[in-house]
Order: sequence, then C-alpha cells, then structure tokens
Amino acid sequence: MQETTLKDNRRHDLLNAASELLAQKPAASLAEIADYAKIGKATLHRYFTGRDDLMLALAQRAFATIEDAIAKSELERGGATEALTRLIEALVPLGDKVYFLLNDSTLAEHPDLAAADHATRAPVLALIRRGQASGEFRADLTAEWIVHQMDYALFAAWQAVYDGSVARKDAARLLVTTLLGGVGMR
Amino acid sequence: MQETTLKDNRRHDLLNAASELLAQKPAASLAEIADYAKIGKATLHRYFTGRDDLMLALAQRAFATIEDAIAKSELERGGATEALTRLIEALVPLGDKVYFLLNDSTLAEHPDLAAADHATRAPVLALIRRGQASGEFRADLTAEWIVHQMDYALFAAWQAVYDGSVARKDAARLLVTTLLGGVGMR
DNA sequence: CTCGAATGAGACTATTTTATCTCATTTGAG
DNA sequence: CTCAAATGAGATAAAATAGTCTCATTCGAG
Repeated sequence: MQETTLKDNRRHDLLNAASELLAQKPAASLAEIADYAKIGKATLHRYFTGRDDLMLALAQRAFATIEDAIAKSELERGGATEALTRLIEALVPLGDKVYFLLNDSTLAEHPDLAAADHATRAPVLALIRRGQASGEFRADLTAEWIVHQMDYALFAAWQAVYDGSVARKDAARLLVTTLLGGVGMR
Repeated sequence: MQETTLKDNRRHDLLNAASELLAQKPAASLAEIADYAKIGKATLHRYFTGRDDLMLALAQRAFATIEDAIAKSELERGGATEALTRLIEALVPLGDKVYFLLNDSTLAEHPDLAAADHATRAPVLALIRRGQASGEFRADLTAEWIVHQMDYALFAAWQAVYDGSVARKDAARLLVTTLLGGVGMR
C-alpha cells in the first residue's frame, strides 16, 4: 500500500516538473523533461510509455485539477457574479499546471480528453446561464462564447503573470473586473 | 523584373499555404507543408533554407499584415471607441494568416520579431491611452493589460470562427461588444 | 519554336528525438 | 543490517524529420 503511495507521489512530482518545464518550453524533449525532473530517462519511461502517454496523463491531471477547483468554488451558491469571481480566483493559481495546454496541439484532438473537457465546461456553462437568467450577465451573448472568451482571458492572465507584467496576487482581480466590466467606460 | 514578381508571387502563395496548414496542424513537417502547397520539398528549400527561415518569414509577413491593418484603421481618427472598432474589424479577417502564431513557441523568442512586435503594439497602446485620457476606456487598467487581453480575445475569436461555433461575419461585432462592455450586465 | 532557368519526384544522408536495454548503485521495507 | 525492488547513467537501436543531391520534365521569356 505504501509502495503505491510512494510511486504515486513520484509520478505526481514528475508531472509537476513536466508541466512546469513545458510551460516555459513547449517543445522540450523527453530527455530534457527527465533532466528537469532530476530523474533518468529510463525512469521516465518506466512511469510513462512514451511522450503521448505523458502528455495525456498531464492533460488528464490538468482537467482533474480544474474540476477540483470548480467543485471547491461551489458555483451554485450565492449570486452568479460572486460565484464567477470565486471560480476565477480558484483557477488563476492553477496556471502552472494548466498553461502548457494552450501550447499543445496534439491534445485538442484526443478523444479521451473530450469527455474531460466537457465535464469541466458544463458547470461553468450552467453558471453563466444562471447569471444570464438572473440578469447578472448579458444575455445577448451565448454562454459558449462567454466561456470561450473566459478561457482565453485566463490564458492571457497566466501569461502576463508568467512574464512578470502582472503580479500574481493581482491577476484574479484584474481578470474578473476586465471580464465582467469590459474595458469601455460605463 | 517580371522574374522577380513571379518568384515573389510563388513565395507568397507558399507562405499562404503554410500558414493555412499550420493553423490546422501546428506540428506539420516541411514535407507536409510542401505537399499542401503542391510543390516539391526541394523547391521549398530553394525558397527557404530551413524550417526556421520559413517560420521567420511567415511571422514577419504576419506582422506586416497586422501593421497594414493598423495603418488602414487610422487609429488617430475619430473617437477611440470607433477607432478600436475599426481596428478589430480589420484584424478579425486576418485570422488565416496570423492564427498560427499562437501555437508556435519558437517565434516568441526570436530577436528579429521583437521589433516587429513592438511596432505593431505601439500604435494600439497609443490608441488605448488616448481612449483612457478621453474617458472612453477604463483608466484603472493598464494599457498593456488591455492590449494583452485584446490579443488573446482575438485568438479566441479566430478559433471560434475556425471551429465553426461563430459565423465569420459575426466575430468582429461579438468581439468588440465583449471587449468593450464585458459580460456583466450594466 | 527554342533554350536556359525552375521545378518535381525521389533517392540519399544527416540530425534529432524517442525508445530499449544493461548493469552498477541506491533505496527503503522488514 | 539485508535483500529485493527501483533508479540512474549511458550505450544502443529505431523512428521521424530535416536537408541535400541528381536528373528528367516543365515552364516561360524572347
């Protein structure tokens, strides 16, 4: 039982290192990933059969992390605006584990991820629709469009944090206010 | 003189084909690009010494296209809001030639592109600042942040058009209204 | 039409990355 | 401490891609 736990931890650390490196260098080779994780290439292959397997595990964990953040945000609770704010505040800190997704094209088409993608998107879509029904969010935009824009706004925020142009602690607030209020003066 | 023109046309067609294919398949090999452009690999190498050279030319043309769109938008003319609207309406149709930039990591670090990037960003930043000074745009956000969010919102819009969830003709209007007004009800 | 330049198809080589394998060393459970 | 399992380093093979070269064919200016 402990063996399994140890292995899982190791696997977890490896995925952390990989997503960290891939966020900076999306084209990193497996050898570079192994080096960055301070393990031998052979060991990497003992945990993942190949690059595809690693990327898939990485993406699955990213989606799981997002699902977790969504669950913790309790999107059904309170006003839709407050719920969206909680969601964004929960998602912004995940950048390290999710940002690499943007730069990988092979993942978008993977069938196993379509379900995970839908599972993460559905509750957010529901929240947006709830907010539209309650008059908190604009109803002249489709919920899908809003969620899609939100996704990219998140990537933009993560990148801004990553390149230092925005402080990590400010990112969530900036994102919420930009997303909800737009850049035009009201 | 005509020889040069012919060669330039051919080069132009080749770049068009490449950006078109790379938008769909960012990891396309040079052989695939050559096939897609319906030319031999050898000919591709006669126009571009290698992948780096091709990607650089592609990116430079993308920036030139953007600069052109900016110039045609006459950002200094009229209200900042109207100017921003003109800009977005000019940029949205360029997706085919620019979208691939998002999926390439090697370009971000290329020194020759830093200047082009700055050249395209400067007039847009100036427009945002003008709008902030005139009270049209929010002044509690930095112009850099606004432009950065706008960049990603554009990529999001291009992708939505590309995957069919938004009609090409609606994209610009949607983007302008989302960007300026946000998703919250005012 | 004619000729030189440009092209395409594909053989071929070089380079890079992935994946496998061996074996000495390390690790940690008991 | 002891031993079986896990690891790391590197050799090696395999695969994919990049890049070069040759030569017969096509193209287009004049």
